[in-house]
Amino acid sequence: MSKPLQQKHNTEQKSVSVIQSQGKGGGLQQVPQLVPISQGGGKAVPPSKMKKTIADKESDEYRQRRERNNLAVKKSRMRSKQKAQDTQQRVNELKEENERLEAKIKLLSKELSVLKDLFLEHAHNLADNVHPQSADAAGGQ
Amino acid sequence: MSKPLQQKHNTEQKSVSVIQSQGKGGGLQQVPQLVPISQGGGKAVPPSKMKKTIADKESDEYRQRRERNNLAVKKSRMRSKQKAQDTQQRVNELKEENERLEAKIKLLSKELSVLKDLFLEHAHNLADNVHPQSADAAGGQ
DNA sequence: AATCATTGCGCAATAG
DNA sequence: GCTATTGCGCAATGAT
Repeated sequence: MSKPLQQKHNTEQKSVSVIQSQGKGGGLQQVPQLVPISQGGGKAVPPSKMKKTIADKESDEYRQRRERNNLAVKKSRMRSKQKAQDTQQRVNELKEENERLEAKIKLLSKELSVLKDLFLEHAHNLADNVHPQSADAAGGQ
Repeated sequence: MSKPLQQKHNTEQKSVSVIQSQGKGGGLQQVPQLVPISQGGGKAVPPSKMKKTIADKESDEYRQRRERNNLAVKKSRMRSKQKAQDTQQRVNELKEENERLEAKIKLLSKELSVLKDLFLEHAHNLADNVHPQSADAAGGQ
C-alpha cells in the first residue's frame, strides 16, 4: 500500500509502442512494423539488431509474459474492487449494528431510570414509615 | 484465456499508434512514423488521407485533449483512492464506536441487574411484613 | 531466475 | 465540447 514515489519508466526508452487495433472488420492482419529512422548523428541502426529487439518484444515469451501479466492485473484489480465493495458493505453493516446498539442502550437506560425512580419512591416511603418526623406524613397513622 | 477477439476501439481505422517516449536516450531518434501496410483487401490507403489522420493524432488539439484527459484520469483515480481510504477509515471508526456502545450496554445491564436484585430482595422483605401469614411473624404487629 | 501481484500511467470509449 | 469514469494493456517494482 505504501509507495514512495515512482517515476515512470525512464530508463532509456525509445520504446516505440506499436499498437494495432484492428478489430475484425476488414481482416487486415497488421503485424507490428518498425521503421528505423536514419539518425542525423550518422550511426545507422543495424537492422539486424533492431530486428532482434523487436523479435524480443513481439514474440517468444514476451507476448506470453505480457498476457500472463495482463491476467494478473485483471485479477488484482478485480480483487481490489471487490475489497472496496466489501468495505463499503462493512460500513453499512456496522452502521446498522450501531443503531441497534444505540436503541438497546436507550431501552436499558429507560428501564434503569424507571427502576431508580421506583427505588427512590420506596426509599421515601420507608423513610416516612421509619422516621415519621413530618407532621402531615405521620398523620395517617 | 486468450483474447484473440480484442475488439478494443474499432472506429474504422487501422490506427497504428506509434508512441515514442524519447526522454534523451542515446540511440535512435524515432519520430512518429507510420508505415501503411498494404492491405490484403486491395484498397490501398491513400497516403495523403493517412497523413491527415496521423496529423490529427499527433498534434493540434489531439495532444492537448490527451493531456487534459490524462489529468482528469489522474484526478479521478486520486479521488477514488481517497474515497476507498475514507471508507476504510469509517470502518475503523464505526468499529470503535461499536465497542464503546457494547461496553456501555454491558455496564447498563449490570446496573440493571443489581437494581433488580435489590428490588426482589425488598419485595421479599415487604412481603414478609405485609403478609404475616406465618404465625410468629405476625406476633410483632 | 522465474513468476505472480501491485501500482502508476497513458489511451480510448463512454457517460454525464 | 469538456470533464469524469472505466476497462485495458504496458512496464516497473514488490514479493515470493
